[in-house]
Amino acid sequence: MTIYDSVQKKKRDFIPQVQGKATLYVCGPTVYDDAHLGHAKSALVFDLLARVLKANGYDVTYARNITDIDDKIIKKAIEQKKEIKEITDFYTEAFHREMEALGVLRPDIEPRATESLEAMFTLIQNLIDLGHAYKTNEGDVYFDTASDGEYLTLSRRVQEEEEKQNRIESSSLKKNSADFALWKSVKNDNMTYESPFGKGRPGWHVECSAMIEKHLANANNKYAVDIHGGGADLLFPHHENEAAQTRCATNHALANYWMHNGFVNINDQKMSKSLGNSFFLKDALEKYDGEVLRFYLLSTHYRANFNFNEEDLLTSKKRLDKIYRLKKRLFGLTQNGEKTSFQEKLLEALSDDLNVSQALALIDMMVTNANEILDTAGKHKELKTETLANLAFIEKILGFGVKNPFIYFQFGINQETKEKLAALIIQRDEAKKAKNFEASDKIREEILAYGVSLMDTPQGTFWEKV
RNA sequence: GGUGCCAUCGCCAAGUGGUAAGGCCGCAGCCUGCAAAGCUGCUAUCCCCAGUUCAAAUCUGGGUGGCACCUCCA
Repeated sequence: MTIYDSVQKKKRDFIPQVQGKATLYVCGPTVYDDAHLGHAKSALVFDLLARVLKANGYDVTYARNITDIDDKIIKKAIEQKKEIKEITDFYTEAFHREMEALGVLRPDIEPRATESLEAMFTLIQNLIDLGHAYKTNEGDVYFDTASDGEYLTLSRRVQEEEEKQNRIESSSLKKNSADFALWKSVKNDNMTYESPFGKGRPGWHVECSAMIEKHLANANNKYAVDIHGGGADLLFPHHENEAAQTRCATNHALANYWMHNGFVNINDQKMSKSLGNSFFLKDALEKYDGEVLRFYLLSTHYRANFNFNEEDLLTSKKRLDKIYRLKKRLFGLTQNGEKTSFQEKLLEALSDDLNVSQALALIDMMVTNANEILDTAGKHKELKTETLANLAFIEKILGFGVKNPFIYFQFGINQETKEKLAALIIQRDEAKKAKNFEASDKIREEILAYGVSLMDTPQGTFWEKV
């Protein structure tokens, strides 16, 4: 398969360091607030990547961290007069719940900063011993960017420009304005951790490097992991700094392939906390089926910026609906895991740097073709088993169509309404039988007011939430 | 100011040298009591200019217009 490497800026064939195995590390959320659509996009992209790697036969080890040490968490804990753990547990659970609703599979490893402190100490100590980090007389430990000859090669920035930008706010205690904290000394504050460098907190960048060493890296390999991923904004400074730490503290580079997903905008506007237009996942999930969000957020190539808007989302829903309607037509039949050329082509498309658009085009054509044949008279035994196997493959690799198709079309309809609909449908059937079409159409109008449309089929009348 | 990305039908969106995928919307039809669903058919020469080439949406140069990062951020 091929992967676009955002550092080399080209598509590269994916060749893992250890044949048949793939290691993947993705920067996960800082659990101090609800996850927004951007978190969802990133999680979905790398969930898909892990699935595609597996489908290509790789034994995948996927790690996504949870940052549970952070100034914003502490700030919130103080504001709400709560324990840090209470805050981080709450948002971690919410994150897991929301990811599940999106059909995002749990990574193999989910390291937390609080559980990785020893690994951070080791890494920081190595950097100090090797002359790549220094302690200030205030007790902070900084990474010495000047000691790393390859600093800024990842994001290809120009040192002087960075300095120009940083000069104003640079601390006099830092040797170089670009130097970043590995350990922040904290005094008069009980929310600190003991370390060989004194009481304080780790810097943000150090946790990823440390976790990767602890959970994924093999000392003999050239790279700590095969693939490192995250949002486009993380390339600089976060990933630049991670890469610098790892290359200076260990004898290997951090990652062979770097992948960065594009940003999610809301109605052409950047989503940001300061603009107050963050679209929280929990709110979106109340309005839309998680799988519709999954389909929509994955429908555009992962590297492109994504402009979230309701109109496009509903277009995506219609596309997903078609998969589910085909599932309805074949409901109750079991699949036998048959391999088809459709599946080969689908995997091929996704293996080309996650070309989801191509994959969706293939799916649409497969669905149309299956419907067309099912529309014509015949027993279609072969087509049915083949189609069922294809749908199962789509479920597995893309996570589309995983629900019971009848339940899928009931999203947002409560039990009371369901009973009411059932009663109205019986009334309408009676009117239809009596050829009282005026009455039956009136009932249909009434049902439509619930946002529900009816479908008369030889098997009876079915309803769907529009 | 520095670094980088992008510009394809009304809308969303693939395609990165060989003559424009797919979806939504729209129109016409089949099916239907009528619908819905499903199916069939129809709809673009790729922001502008110049160049390279037998051949360019795809490469090069120059415009124009969007956008991102450079500060915590997926």
